[in-house]
Amino acid sequence: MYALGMEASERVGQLVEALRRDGRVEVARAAVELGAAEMTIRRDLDQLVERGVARRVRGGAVNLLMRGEELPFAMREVEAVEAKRRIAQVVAELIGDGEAVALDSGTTTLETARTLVTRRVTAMPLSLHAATVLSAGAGVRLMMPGGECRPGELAMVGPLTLASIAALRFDTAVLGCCGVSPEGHVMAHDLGDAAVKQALLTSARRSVLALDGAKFGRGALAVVRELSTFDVIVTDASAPASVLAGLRADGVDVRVA
Amino acid sequence: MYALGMEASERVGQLVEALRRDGRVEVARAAVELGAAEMTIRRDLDQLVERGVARRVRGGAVNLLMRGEELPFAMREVEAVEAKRRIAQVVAELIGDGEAVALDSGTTTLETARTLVTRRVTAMPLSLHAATVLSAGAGVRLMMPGGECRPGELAMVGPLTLASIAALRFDTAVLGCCGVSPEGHVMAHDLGDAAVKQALLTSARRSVLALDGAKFGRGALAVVRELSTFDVIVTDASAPASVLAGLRADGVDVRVA
DNA sequence: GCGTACGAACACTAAAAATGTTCGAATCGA
DNA sequence: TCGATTCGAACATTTTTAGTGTTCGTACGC
Repeated sequence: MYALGMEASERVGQLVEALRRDGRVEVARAAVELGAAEMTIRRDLDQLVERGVARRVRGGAVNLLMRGEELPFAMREVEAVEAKRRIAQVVAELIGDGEAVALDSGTTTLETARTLVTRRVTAMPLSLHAATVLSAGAGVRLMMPGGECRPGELAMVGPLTLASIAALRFDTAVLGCCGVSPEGHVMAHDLGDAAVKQALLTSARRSVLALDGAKFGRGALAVVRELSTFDVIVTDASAPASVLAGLRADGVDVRVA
Repeated sequence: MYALGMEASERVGQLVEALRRDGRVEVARAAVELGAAEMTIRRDLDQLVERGVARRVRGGAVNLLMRGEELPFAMREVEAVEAKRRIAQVVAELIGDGEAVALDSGTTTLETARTLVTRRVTAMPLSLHAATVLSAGAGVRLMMPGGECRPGELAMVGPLTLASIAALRFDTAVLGCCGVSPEGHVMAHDLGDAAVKQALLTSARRSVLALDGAKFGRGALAVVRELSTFDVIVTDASAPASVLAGLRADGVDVRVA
């Protein structure tokens, strides 16, 4: 009598949601509500602890993330996969054969890497995740920027990264971002990340921003650049129409995947 | 009636051996001799084609590698795994906690990365394979050199790589090599690779060379440096004793794993 | 044109991952 | 200290996945 339990990642997602909503979850309660054994819930919570999302307490776990703080990469990677894939598809279609592309770190751009891997391009990914994906591509000429590799996200940052980017010129830079401020600024997690994004924009002939609709109005620490200065913006149908209309009026090529 | 077929990698290895010996293999014959279905042999050959080792012809496949040419990375990766693991273990024991280590590309050094991943070190791998392994280490501070990423080996080469290395100083550089000439020169596949190895040696306080015994007397194109100038050399019991004795006389710390 | 090799599609097996269960030890609160 | 509860190791079970074998229609080379 094994119930058709929901998939593992979905269950973990529910636990994260409950953590953010209530600040804590109880093992016994969660086991009943999610239709899983208590042992399974404990193992799920172990994962969250390992990823720094929660701290274990007797009977359950409590939230560790600050309000508004971003989820670790491994958790974001399984969220809204379908939307990201559609966006990535549109972005990939913007890239011509043989182009030199710089690929920012993040989950949407990682999905773009998965699309580009079958293509013939020169690619420089800003994260090890994307690099691993692209390294399997027979037609991909792979370049890596130097620098420090941040845990989890596996994004390259630091002076070496900036120097590597400055030494090259790309046809297209595909950026992701963690949010767009209400004032229309593209935002990054921190200054190091913002510096890398700015360097990418400086070294690329054309700039493409890939972001799902949920990013609009979500603030963050560091300003990268004004949204309206991008050449192309690819998003999905959940993006606020008024913002998109404004961008189009500014001459931005806005595409809804 | 499923025979306890030999392991897949072993079967592919036999096919490669036959290819190098006879220049070609036949599907029907190989299926009988290796005790596998023809379809399985075909699938194996597909792999070899994908890796550039063979070309498919009707009824079988023919060799594509030149005499003496090195096997692709994915093939070497499964050869002499035990010896490599032992060597890697000894190399890892040479590394102190918190040290900054540069890790050359290659299969032996990749095994070293697998050993180091549980340690607390700063590591800069010269190949994406090792980078992927090390990125899983909670205690590993990971740096990447910039540069072009060669297919297969996924080794970083080029001016950006040299510049990245030159910007840093390591406590230890762990090098691999593709052969040691009869005159006692450590050799590399090509000039680009040799340049990277030389840069590593320049930027490191201590140099460690990891090589299995089969490398001795095997020539290659590009000279890296004299064998006797390394601080530590880690090899296995199949290395020629006379060479090792000579190195010890020169003051090299020779370890046999 | 004939026989052979090919490869897609499906069946089967084995190995691995995920989940559930049991039970003794550890922890908490009274 | 005692009782109740939670924990997690060890094992059982299930599901998934990767690998292999088989069949059969198609295409290819001689």
